[in-house]
Amino acid sequence: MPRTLVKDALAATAPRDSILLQGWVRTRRDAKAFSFVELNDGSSLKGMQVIVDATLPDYAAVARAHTGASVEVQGKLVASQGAGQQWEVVAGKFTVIGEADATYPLQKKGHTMEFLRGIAHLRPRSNLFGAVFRVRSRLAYAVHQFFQERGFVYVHTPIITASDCEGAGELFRVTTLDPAKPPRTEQGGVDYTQDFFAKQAYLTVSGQLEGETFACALSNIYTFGPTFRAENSHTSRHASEFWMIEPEMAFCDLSGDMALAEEFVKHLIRDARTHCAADLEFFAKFVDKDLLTRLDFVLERPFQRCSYTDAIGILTQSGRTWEHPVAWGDNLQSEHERFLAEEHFKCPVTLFDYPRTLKPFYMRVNDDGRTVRAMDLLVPGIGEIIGGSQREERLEVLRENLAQHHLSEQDYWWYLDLRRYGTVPHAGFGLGFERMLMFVTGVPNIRDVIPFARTPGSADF
RNA sequence: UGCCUGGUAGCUCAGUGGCAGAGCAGGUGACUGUUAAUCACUUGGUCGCUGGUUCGAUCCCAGCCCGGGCAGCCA
Repeated sequence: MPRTLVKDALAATAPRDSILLQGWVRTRRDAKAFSFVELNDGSSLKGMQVIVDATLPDYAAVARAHTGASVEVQGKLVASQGAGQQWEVVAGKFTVIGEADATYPLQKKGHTMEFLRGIAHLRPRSNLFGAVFRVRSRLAYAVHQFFQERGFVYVHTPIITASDCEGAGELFRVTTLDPAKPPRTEQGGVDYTQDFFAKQAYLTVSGQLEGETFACALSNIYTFGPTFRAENSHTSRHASEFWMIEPEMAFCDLSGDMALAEEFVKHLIRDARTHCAADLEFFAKFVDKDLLTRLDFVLERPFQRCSYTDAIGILTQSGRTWEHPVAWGDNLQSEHERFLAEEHFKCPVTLFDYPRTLKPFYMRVNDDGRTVRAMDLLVPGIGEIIGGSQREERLEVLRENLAQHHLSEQDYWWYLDLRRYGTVPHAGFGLGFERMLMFVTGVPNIRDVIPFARTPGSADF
């Protein structure tokens, strides 16, 4: 008999004389003449109630079916006599596949997120994490769906990169040299010409530059893959390894970029609302009471757009006293971004046209000469979820920018070639997949929306 | 990296310079349908580690280890 997933059994429209379910025991309630076993196989938040009658030859096995045990049930799917569920399974055969004794750490109630992080190998069996990772899977699918439906080409940009100059953040080194006694140059430094790639190599912090080369050939592309930052960040929204989505569009300016970002974020929210309804309701009940109203509010309203310069004006005229002073030319601090998204606009807001000095060399310089076509999408509760820009497509301006950032043209010869041969205006952005998941689920810590979090000092499992 | 905070039973936590506590989980029994079932009884402890003060330290002090939060950096 083929296995039926709990999700499908729960969606049945008629009773069935025989059904096979396999999964893990969530809880058991014993009465005198029978036991209720709640079986969950991860296919849905809700489990299937199984009734095992004490007269069954297999009934002795029920005593070994503690929370966490894996079991197999053959029986009948019938309308439930009880109130809490439409269907239940009356067992004809009940087998314990693998026992779980009293040391099984997951219980029916009262675990902290910190404790569950310590058992990352078991936490997907909990209601909350089962829901998080079903949503994660669904949204990954929705990412591809969104771009594929719009004719974007999925590009696999490299994970190992030899250019230490991608601009963003600290890099993890990739080497096969013996750290105890690396080969030395005559000057005494490490001789990386003898390393695996014959030069210094790192894990990527962004696929953008490589993505641009493909956009300047296939027009609209996107990447979706792991990204690595060696920053010593201890916050609820930073991880050393995370997944990023980076679309890049040829013949596109910043306003087209901002429009795509908004459409994309809304698509992901709408998809989760439609396809993960039960899981989102669970988050709304146990994680964030306002989750569904906030998601719906975001879907219904256009995102606000505000230039950096106007944002500075709003902040200085807010009457607030800021811990960090507000001044044109300085980075906006967390408290400023939070004020804009959570109190002033009270909805996602895209800030654009940042001071040139704050941003990387590849962003397109505006006619005023002092701002660049950059944009950040801020959402309430999380802050920056997207960062993007229109790229500098003019060769001479780009070379000037490289010089200003003290970067060598030799290192970027292929990037400059894009501007030498058939250059086009183009733009793109990066969306932090885990930050999007935090927003959609209401889960407040990035470590709880990634299966096995890597953060400074922690790479277990 | 800076500041703040925590570590007591398998889990969630209370507690005190003088015999270590509760709820849940586990065990035993009761219950004709439960829904985090309920009721009775019950097992379970290196109070993070090391050192110090003290007649006596889980409690006070110092160092260390581990976790968490905020800030910076960013997605």
